[in-house]
Amino acid sequence: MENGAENVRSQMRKGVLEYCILSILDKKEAYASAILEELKAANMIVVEGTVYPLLIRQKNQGLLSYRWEESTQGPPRKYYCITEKGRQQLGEMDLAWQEIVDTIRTIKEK
Amino acid sequence: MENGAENVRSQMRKGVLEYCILSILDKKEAYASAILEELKAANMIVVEGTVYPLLIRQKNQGLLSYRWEESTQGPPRKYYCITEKGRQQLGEMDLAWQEIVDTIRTIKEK
DNA sequence: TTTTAGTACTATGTGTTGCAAGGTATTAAA
DNA sequence: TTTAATACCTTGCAACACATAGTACTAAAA
Repeated sequence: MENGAENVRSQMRKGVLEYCILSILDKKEAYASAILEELKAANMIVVEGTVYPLLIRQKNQGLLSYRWEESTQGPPRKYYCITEKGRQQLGEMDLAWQEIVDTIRTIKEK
Repeated sequence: MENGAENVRSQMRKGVLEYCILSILDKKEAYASAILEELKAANMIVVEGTVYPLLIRQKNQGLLSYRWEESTQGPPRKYYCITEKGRQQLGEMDLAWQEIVDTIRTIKEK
């Protein structure tokens, strides 16, 4: 049971993380560790235990597909790729995100 | 198990709603129904069953206080008011929100 | 060969949040 | 007395992020 600045961020991430991942995969296919890297580079701190289940969820919803690819170092990699359905979902998320940003601005500027 | 554009919005609201309410009460004290009205006016659709527990939670965390006030029409109203601790929390949320907005922009613009 | 380290993916249980649905209490008008 | 309007509250549920732990494959060191 506790707060702190980190919990605030954790709660705000909900729903947004899924949006981030679809956006990343909309640019190019990638495997989980690379996605994690890009999220960290963009200052969105998350951990493996969060990203992997999310990818599986999105794949089960038909938003993503994947293919295996051998790696010279370590086990094979699961390259994820956005589907047509995923692109539609991403379009809705773009709208929803813009709405929320506008909402906050409206409330703040009064 | 469900999708739809509304679910997308519902998920993105998580954590943000708390931020909205603190922001509203930072401007002036208000009772729950009035807060609901302002949220709807700002295009943030929520329902009573979401707002009331949230106000109680924030009050229990010491972010809000309240006082009762008689109404000429209908039952008495519970006017909520932000506390000093609530203002500190709001400050952290301002930062967290700005960070997330920047993160999305970073991912999107690449 | 066996062990160690590094990389990649998976599974389980917990706490927080938003929501649907329904309920209680007060006041004024029909 | 009944109805409608206003205001507040409760319960049970699903989705999400996270901590923690575990599996599997590869290559280099012992």
